[in-house]
Amino acid sequence: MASTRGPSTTRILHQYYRLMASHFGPTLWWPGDSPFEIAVGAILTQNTAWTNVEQAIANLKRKKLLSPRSILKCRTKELHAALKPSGYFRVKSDRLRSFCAHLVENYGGSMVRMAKRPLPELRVELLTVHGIGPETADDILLYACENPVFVVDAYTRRIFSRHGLVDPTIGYESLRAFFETRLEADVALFKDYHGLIVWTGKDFCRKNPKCETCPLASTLPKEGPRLS
DNA sequence: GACCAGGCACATC
DNA sequence: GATGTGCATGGT
Repeated sequence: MASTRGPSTTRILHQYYRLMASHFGPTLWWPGDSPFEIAVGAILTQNTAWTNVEQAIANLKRKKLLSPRSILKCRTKELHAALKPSGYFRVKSDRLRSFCAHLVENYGGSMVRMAKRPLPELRVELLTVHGIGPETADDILLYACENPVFVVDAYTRRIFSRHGLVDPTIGYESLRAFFETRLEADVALFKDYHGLIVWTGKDFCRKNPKCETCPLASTLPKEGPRLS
């Protein structure tokens, strides 16, 4: 199925945003006290529930490990122990260190300095870091570096394909372009829109998969995809 | 006790 | 290029 195009889809995307926003209110997404903490959360939440990530970040804070240099300096065993609640602790320990090494080597450990790089270059650069894929890069670009990038995740694909707006097999970049070409490039809008998708996904796709009480229920096609 | 979660890298075909 | 697999914990 081809994606729908034109102003009508733009209106639909704004309608979805209004429906979710009026249900949940402002999300103030992403949780985190600093750009670096946001980047750490983005890596730790890969294929993992946020509740588990919170525990790992609390461990890092308690052990005073929530800085690029302290993560690079500390013993592997200690980092593993801190990351354990978030799962995949061996993998994530390596990925976190790769990101920290990149940050220290190229920006003196400063997220602010990194955020000053132009968006297209920074995105390509982040994707070269081991353990940073498209979604993690875009989380960092939008929430930690304040760039107008639309973050796509499993919930985005699930919700918008279920509603017949995109093909369920659509690739990451195509789905990102679907939103970015139809919405104004507004950092606050993109932040809140993604947050609302996550909240909708958690509260309804998972807990109430029949969609009856979902804020988007009124727009759900009754018999499969209907928009072409 | 099975199943799932806001991915990613790597191997194989 | 597409598909399959390993990685690990905590909540439901």
